[in-house]
Amino acid sequence: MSEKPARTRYAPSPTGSPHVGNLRTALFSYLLARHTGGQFLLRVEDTDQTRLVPGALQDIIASLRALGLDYDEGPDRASVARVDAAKYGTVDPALLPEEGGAYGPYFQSQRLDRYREVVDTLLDAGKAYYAFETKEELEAMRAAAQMRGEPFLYNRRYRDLPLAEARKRVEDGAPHVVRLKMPTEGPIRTYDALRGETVWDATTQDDFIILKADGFPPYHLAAMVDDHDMEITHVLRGEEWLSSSPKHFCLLQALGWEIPVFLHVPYVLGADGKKLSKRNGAKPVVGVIKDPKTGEDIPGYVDHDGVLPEALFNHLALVGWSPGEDLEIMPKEELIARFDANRISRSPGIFDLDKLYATNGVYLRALAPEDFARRALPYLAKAGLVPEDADDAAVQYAADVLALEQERLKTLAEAPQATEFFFRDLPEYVEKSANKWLKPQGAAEYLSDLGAALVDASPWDAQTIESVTREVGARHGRERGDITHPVRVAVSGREAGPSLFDMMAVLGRERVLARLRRAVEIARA
RNA sequence: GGCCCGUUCGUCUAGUGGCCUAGGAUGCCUCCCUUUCAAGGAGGAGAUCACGGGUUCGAAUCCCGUACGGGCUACCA
Repeated sequence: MSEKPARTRYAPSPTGSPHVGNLRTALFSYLLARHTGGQFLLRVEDTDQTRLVPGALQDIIASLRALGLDYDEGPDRASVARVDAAKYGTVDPALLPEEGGAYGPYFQSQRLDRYREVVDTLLDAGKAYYAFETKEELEAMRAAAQMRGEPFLYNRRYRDLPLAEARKRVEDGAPHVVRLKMPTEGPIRTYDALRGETVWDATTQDDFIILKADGFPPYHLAAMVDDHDMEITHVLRGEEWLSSSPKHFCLLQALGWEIPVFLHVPYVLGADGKKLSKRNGAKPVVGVIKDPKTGEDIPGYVDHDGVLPEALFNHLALVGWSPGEDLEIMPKEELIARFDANRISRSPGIFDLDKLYATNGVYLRALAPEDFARRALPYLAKAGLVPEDADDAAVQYAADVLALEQERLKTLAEAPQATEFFFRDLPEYVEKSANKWLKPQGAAEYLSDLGAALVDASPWDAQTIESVTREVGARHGRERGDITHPVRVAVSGREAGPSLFDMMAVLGRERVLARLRRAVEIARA
């Protein structure tokens, strides 16, 4: 790929929330634009007004924001305001730029005049024609062909009808569409940046519709016009568009326009190797959560099991692309610096959650403790462990707790489960653990003595707690694990967790003493 | 059915004719570290490079075919 500034775009239709597959295409486009110092645009392909899903637009914009794929040009407050909120839903204005860019509007539904203009030029030049079959008639023709076991191609009935005559019928109110005159024979050559040239036989191609009966253009026309008008240099899109390439190349040629670089990105599949769906991990990546404390947006929060956006970004970039070296952990800036669209894979990849979580663990551990706490806190709040209106002391306590778990978590979503016992009055004792460490002879006495010794241990820090505990343990003839394990279970209810003495230090004297008392009860029961 | 695209460890991938007895990561297993769990460190198992033919002194890499998977074949994108 040339290193000239590339203008790329992500052009979803607002028919649902984007999933990681869509966003990976957006991410590659973004990376290419940033790598070359070009621009990344967002364009909304809303030419099929019947399939609009309210809220999808908000999800698209929020997802891009969450992942850190900021667009240089795209929907702004004014253009979103013009859109019918009943059909599109509303968009949080905070997510929208004031000024969308010089090539707008970035909603196809707001560019209808331009499409008509282009279609008219094609009509005038004799490169397109009006056709008067209705949808029903076409369906009947298709069904008939299928009955005969023949592939269906439109019969081009109106291709040679004189334009003046056709215009007259149109003026008389005849329902109509406009079709492009495709070559009827010979090879059609298309190019894909990853696959090179593909040669198609013109006889397999249809005179496809470039203007629907409702006056809206279909994708084939709208996308090509917009990509041209918006000076898009590299069209990265899903592999499903590969077989429409002949349409696009012929249209562009009929218009005499420069053909951008087309690059068809392979699919991202679910863990089961099937197309992504809600069942196999294609959760929408909708982001931006409110900080329960300040009420501010925490930008970049990604609702994907508590995966950090920077980790998702990193992981997604490596599904279908690699820098060619044994490098895996690369933050955004490095990804931008190293990205090379030519190295995008041609074969589909599976979105592997295990690997995502591993990457996430690396990012989690690399976070400054305060930052980690800030990002994890909303999860504790959501689980009801920290009140929404927590005071400073409670927030500080939660932060201290989280600091102990930082290197153990793979996702933020695990935080409530991992830290729950810190926030309850008493932990839930895991029966198996209690049986193993609290029930045996001598445990009750040991824990009770330890409680007594801890009453005025001072200062209350990990070091002091450790020496007191070891001393009491030694007095009871215990060593190593026999000293720590009963205490661990007594204090947390379970056998696994953070370093024992740090944990006790954070819990505080009152909680520790109460839990030791409870453990003694259990031991004696 | 027709046309098109794809196929390297379970998974993500490196590999563009000899450096490949195929490298890294993840997951799994073992050991070390250690108060537990993680993390970290050291190892291990795991890919006859979909299959079959060619081309070549030499192929995962080039060519052909087959199989399998996928896409398109809409007045959806």
